[in-house]
Amino acid sequence: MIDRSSDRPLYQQLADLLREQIKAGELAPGAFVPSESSLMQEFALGRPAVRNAVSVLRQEGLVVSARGARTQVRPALERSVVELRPGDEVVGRMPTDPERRELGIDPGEPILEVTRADGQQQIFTAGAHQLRVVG
Amino acid sequence: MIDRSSDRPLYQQLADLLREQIKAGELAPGAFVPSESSLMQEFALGRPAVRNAVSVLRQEGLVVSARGARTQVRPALERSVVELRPGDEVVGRMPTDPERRELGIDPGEPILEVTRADGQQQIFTAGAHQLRVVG
DNA sequence: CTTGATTTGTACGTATGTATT
DNA sequence: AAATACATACGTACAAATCAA
Repeated sequence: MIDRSSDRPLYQQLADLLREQIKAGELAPGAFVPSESSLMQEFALGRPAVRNAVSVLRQEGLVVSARGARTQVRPALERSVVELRPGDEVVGRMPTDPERRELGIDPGEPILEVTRADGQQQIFTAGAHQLRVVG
Repeated sequence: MIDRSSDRPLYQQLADLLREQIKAGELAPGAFVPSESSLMQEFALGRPAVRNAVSVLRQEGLVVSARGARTQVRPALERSVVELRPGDEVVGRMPTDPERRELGIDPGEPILEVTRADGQQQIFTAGAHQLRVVG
């Protein structure tokens, strides 16, 4: 599974394996990702490589981790529809850490900044919202 | 500067300091962030704490790092305007690592998925694009 | 309710590789 | 060619939160 002679870093190889399992549904939304110690043992990797691999998936928004609890595959959440109208503008970016804590945003979750035609600005979490243009 | 008795993790404190310098313009776009070893010495921190701090800023899209070169504050790039029309829909998310490599996207850069009224789908890097709704 | 085991987070150190300057 | 700088990867230790007995 892990090829130590490959050019691809070990943690990326592990991240690739887990990502494929998530995409294939073998690790379903809400399912627990194997613990760090399990992964260390199963793939004969050190803790840095394992943590780095899970970190990659967290940054991709595929899993969520919390201290003391098992890491799990992020459940696909329902997206509220936000209506856009002519003159509205949208940019996307990652929130800063203070913003994340203030707004309660998970790591790996971008935000969408909507500037309305009248100048008002709104911020939406990307994972829970879908923008739709209406006439 | 760094308070070891604080509840806030050391790497977060350092990330906070650097982020403030970036926001204040003391670290201007394109400027070099002090090297890891400088930061280790200046703030009496170990390598993991320093690397973790810079990693936070990279995930926020505020700095870009490359092997062998100094980490620098990400220059604000020009945003091409993408026009949205009635019936179009937009969602935002982080790209997976394979997507990032294929499309040449920097870490900490979200993508915007635009689904046109006719069903066609387009992907834009968030940092370089701005969506505008036209009648 | 408390205890103990498990799990992730934080933080230290070290070594080596690789790309840039 | 040499020095610098970041990336990868190993190990260890302790803290803090969760969960199950």
